[in-house]
Amino acid sequence: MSKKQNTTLKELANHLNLSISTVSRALNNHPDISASTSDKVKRLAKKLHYSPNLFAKGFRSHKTHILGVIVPNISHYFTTTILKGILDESETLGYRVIISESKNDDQKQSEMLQTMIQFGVDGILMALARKTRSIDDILEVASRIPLVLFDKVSDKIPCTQVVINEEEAAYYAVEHLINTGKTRIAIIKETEQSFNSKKRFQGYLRALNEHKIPIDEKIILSTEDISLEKGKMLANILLSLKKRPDAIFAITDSAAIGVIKALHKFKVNIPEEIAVVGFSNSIHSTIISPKLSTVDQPGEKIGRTAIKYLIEEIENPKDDMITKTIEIKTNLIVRDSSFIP
Amino acid sequence: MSKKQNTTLKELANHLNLSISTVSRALNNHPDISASTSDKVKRLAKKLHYSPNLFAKGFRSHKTHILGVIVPNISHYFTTTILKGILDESETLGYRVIISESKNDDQKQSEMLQTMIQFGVDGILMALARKTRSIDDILEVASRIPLVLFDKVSDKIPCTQVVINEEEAAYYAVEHLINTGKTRIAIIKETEQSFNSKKRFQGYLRALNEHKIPIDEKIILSTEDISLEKGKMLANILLSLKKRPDAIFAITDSAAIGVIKALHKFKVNIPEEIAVVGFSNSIHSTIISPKLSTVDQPGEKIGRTAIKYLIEEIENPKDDMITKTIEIKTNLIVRDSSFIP
DNA sequence: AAAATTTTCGCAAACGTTTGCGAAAACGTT
DNA sequence: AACGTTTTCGCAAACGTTTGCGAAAATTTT
Repeated sequence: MSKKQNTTLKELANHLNLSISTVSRALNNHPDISASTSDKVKRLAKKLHYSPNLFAKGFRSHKTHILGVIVPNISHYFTTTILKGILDESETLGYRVIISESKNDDQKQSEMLQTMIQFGVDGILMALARKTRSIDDILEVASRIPLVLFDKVSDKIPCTQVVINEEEAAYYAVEHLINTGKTRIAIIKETEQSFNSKKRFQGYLRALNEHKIPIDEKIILSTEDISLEKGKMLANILLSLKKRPDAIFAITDSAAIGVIKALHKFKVNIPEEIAVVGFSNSIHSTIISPKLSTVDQPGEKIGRTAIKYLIEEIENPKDDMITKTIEIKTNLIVRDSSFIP
Repeated sequence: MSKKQNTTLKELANHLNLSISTVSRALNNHPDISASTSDKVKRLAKKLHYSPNLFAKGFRSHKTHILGVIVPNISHYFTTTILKGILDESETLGYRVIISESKNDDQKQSEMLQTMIQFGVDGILMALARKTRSIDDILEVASRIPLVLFDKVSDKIPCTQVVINEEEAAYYAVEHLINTGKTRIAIIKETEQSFNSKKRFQGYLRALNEHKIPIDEKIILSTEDISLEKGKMLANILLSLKKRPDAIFAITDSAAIGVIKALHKFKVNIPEEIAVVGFSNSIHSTIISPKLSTVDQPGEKIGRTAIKYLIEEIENPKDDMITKTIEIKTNLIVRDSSFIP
């Protein structure tokens, strides 16, 4: 029961009394080969279950048809929806994907880039680790093979970047709250100036400005390492204010859920007294009650378009590295936590 | 800004006036090479950032150091924890991982196995698609390269299989309910006789038997395609019974959450009137209130051990394919949905 | 029917690495 | 100093594929 050997071009050639090169060309539809021999070859190939040794192929052509993907945390639901898109699209386009998890570790991320290069991937798709210091390594990689960033991006890296329209999404979320009659809208964001947090905050500010609602620093709260627990904490702070907000926009679903849990504890009516809106449309958002209003990020689409741009770059290499930003549209999903009939 | 070429053995050899073979042996610590030249080579290699072309290596040695992983759905939290373990462990052991999603599609699964073989993976790790008809394809693969199954397994396939102690876990879950004084314990399971569902049901039966609790078919409910919605539906059925159960054991967290939602709607006190226990310790289990008691499956550990067994088989190939089942211990996590102080 | 052209195919090199075998260099033994 | 050992290294083949170039075969043209 030892492993069977795969059929090779040589075997096919021997069976048909042809040369290896002829067989190869026949299978690749080279015009030099007559239809009759081409047919014969293909028939035998099928019969013998010939499948080309992709390693030999990649070895020779310097193309492996393998892509590298690096994400900070594979367990985030949003990440998995992106991965779904990536896997599906790359498969139909004839590529395979190697996935790694940086765990938001700058150092690890660099190592992974290195070993991916070693493995000869044709291109790399990446969401940056939270604190990425060594842009140098990444630039080095980008100078060798095509690189596309998604979700967690940086304008310091000249390459194509696929993101959602963060600012606009936040704008619509806040505007929605305003439309339901809320006028004192708090925000919970990250202190650390991540791309995402910054953009969403901008959207928040613009919505308030455009609707002539004064901005109150007291209800603009920040935390590093945003999470459910932090959401709870900050909600408690908001509840202890003399002038409580009548709505809370949390930059993250988990924080929003923390907020809801805190409000529950203090018997605050949602959404009548305080409405809540999150961001991400995580799976939790329909588990919690009231169901959470949130911004849906079409993960699969993000993954798909990111892969498309990457493969486009691989197959039509351009010499100039240029920053190109593609924005994917989001959808505000209004549920019970902010809906007043 | 065109791509830089990688350093090769040949370049090193030229720089040092040595032959390629000597350089190769020096880097691989071959005893034939003197310490002095070995040193020189290694120093230059480091200086020139030499890294072996893994494709050439794999091409020659028929070892790619790439493993294939197939899962039904990459978005399930439990799956991602397994993947975490797989990625981490394989990385430290010097392997890379290609992941594919079968979407519980029998057909797709076969195709994926095929292309993975084509890509020359050294071994395959797989959780079976829900309905897997064509065992033949899988056996074919198993005859070519090492195969290890995890989570969704089948005793029809002779290979090593890594699972949790399903039966025992269910037993302890039900016993826990009995210990809190419950005597009329319903179960929600799958009609389709999946390995997991079957085992968990066996544990349920054994717990009741060993505690001399009569078994009542009326509160043994099944559904195919178990889900949150189905959990709700079946809970409604249980509530309409003349003699309601005083506890519900759902074979799946999502179903358990459905149950809780249904109980909420009918203002049933949890756990006083009806206790609920789930299975999986999904992320939802602490979001729902009351927090769900459930069986924690150590996903990372499952992934780690599965990878270890696979690599062991790759590096020490045995000719006989034999079914070996490794059971990973689970933990019952008691939370508010079943805890009566 | 010979020449010119086109079609069809084979030879051989190349991709980067490992490895069996043989040869040169260094060493030790008489 | 001549020989036998051991140490150290290079030659060349091999892995499976693609491809430029040249040659043979088939076809068309004169």
